[in-house]
Amino acid sequence: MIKQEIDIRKIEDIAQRLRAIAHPVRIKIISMLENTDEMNVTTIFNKLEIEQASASHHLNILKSKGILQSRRQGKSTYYSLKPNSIANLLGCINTCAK
Amino acid sequence: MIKQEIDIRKIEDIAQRLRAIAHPVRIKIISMLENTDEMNVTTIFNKLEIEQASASHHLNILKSKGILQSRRQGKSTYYSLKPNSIANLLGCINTCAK
DNA sequence: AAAAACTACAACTAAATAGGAGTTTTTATT
DNA sequence: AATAAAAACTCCTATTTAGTTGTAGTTTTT
Repeated sequence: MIKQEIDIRKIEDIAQRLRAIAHPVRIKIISMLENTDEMNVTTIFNKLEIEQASASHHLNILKSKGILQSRRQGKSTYYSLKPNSIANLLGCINTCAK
Repeated sequence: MIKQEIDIRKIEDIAQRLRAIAHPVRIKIISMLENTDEMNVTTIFNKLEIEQASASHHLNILKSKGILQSRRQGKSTYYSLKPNSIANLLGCINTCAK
């Protein structure tokens, strides 16, 4: 019936991921991490002047979307950009933007 | 500050567009139009068994996102796929899907 | 026990959807 | 020319859904 199958779930997934990234706080986190190798949660929520729980929530979203990675060292968890994730993101934008 | 500028508006725009496409009724409309050259609004809302106003609304969304085009002939408005729009859409998905 | 981060929950906000009613545009009829 | 009918569009409202924030409580490590 359909020449080329359009997978609604795939589209929904990508749309959701892009929209998840497109949030003021999360864009700020990404920007900060482009200049610094890695940051722990305390540093991030202090710099952004938001609640700890809020920072944790946003960080988790970015990590689940494959934008960030984290490693635990002692009591702290350090977040950093996942290699190539930004390049992929920009490539995605270039392909999709008409 | 940011090595590569991330345009939040661009991301939001693409996310919104993809999400607009990812709707059951609109996917059905796209699928139907992949098999038929063009269809008028009455045919579409009858086939999908939805309200006329609803069909009009969904068609307008798809047109505004550059997926469909329309032409008026007499009392009817005929909708069809905008050339290359589906190819672009699928290319977009391939680039963004990880 | 204390520090750091995560998780869960509830309240609030914003966006999307569907339905009904009314409006515009075009054609047909008298 | 006036009116009616068909087709599609627009507007408004109610409902639903998704996302955000904040508080409180829990887990993990020192």
